[in-house]
Amino acid sequence: MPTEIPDIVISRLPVYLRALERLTQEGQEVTSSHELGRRLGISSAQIRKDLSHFGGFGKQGTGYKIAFLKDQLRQVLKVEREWHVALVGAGDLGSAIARYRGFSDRGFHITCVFDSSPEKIGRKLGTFQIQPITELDAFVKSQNIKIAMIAVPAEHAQQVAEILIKAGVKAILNYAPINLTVPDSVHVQYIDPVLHLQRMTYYLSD
Amino acid sequence: MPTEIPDIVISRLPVYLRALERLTQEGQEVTSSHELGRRLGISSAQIRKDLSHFGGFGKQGTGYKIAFLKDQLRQVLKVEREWHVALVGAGDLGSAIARYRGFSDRGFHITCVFDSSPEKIGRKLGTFQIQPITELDAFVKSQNIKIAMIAVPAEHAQQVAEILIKAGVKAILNYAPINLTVPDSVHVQYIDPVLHLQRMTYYLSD
DNA sequence: TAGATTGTTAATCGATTAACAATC
DNA sequence: TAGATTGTTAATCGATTAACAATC
Repeated sequence: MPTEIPDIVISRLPVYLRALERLTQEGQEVTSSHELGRRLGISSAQIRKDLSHFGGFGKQGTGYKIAFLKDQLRQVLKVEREWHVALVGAGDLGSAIARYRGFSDRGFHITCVFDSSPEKIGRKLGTFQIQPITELDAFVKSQNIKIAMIAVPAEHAQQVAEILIKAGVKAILNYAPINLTVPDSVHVQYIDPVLHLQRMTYYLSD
Repeated sequence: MPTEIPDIVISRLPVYLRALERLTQEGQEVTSSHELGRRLGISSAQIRKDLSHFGGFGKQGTGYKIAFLKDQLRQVLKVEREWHVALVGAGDLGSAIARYRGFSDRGFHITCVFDSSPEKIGRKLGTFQIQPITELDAFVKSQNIKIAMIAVPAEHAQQVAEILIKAGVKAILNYAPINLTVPDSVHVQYIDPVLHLQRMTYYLSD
């Protein structure tokens, strides 16, 4: 890969992958950029262009073999492997995240949970004991964990992020409703459902 | 407002609003496009340009009065009012959503919960009884509900969306990991945390 | 072969940034 | 007044789309 791939291209690949998994479930084995585009509300040209950054995965006249394309995308995204994830925050939100099946079903395993509140330490959350946040650094380093989720109140999120980064975490999924300041070498994604709702109310008539 | 505002501009306004609320909490009363930009990792020019679509909210030399700007953004986004929201799906995910405080704290009140599974009907979820999905149409229409969240398995999400749309819902927050096909008059936003994780693993070194 | 669809180039479109006059 | 920052215009940048030769 000679040139840098635009971030916006990378961000669409998981969407393609998800659609391909769906097509497999529906029993389909081959698809085309047109079909995929129709399903996703994206132009077929864009899909072909995005995929072409990584190689020629299709065949003229017939389209893409779904199983092959899924494999390729998984390798590009590095999700053909299993990942260990640290979770910080064991309140309502953190507990819900820890219980959620969707993560490990798709290769992301929450393998430790941290909280700062003394009454939560030692309690079980799923199959794991809640650990004090003071143990985070040592544990995350020893397990070489690179991905973490933050589910603490907004006012503590930045501080937690800094602890995680010091411990070697390079990717953070932040559920706290606040923007984090991190070095360029660290990636952050945000989940704030209220923000999504606020993006739609603008369009609702009074 | 003479011309159509780009969707991407609208999508940033809630981010600005959230940052402004944070600044208020920190006791600040005035800010500038530079300060806001630094916090959000966005250029100051972009912030000024975005805001200028809706009017001149600032003062040369001094910047923006935070309280005033928040008010204006809330009105633009139509989040100065309270919204009623329908929730479909009372499984693990739906229950977590129903319990989550963050929605009503910020003006979005879940006022009804629907599920199709007979053993869940009638059970309490928070302060509400779970209703059969067959009642959805009548209830949503009678309450004039315009916003809904979908927290059902992927294979039922499209069907649920269609029921919601028939009942008059115009904005859907979809937690099911699948793309929905909807008319142009209906807005959809997606939340799939795994997708966010997959957007970051690409950048992690092996 | 005829029909379909890819991968890619060039053209278009739209968004971001730079720059600065206006002005508090 | 001098310094700061807005709102806006023009320039730049980058992403999307259209089109088509290649080819299955």
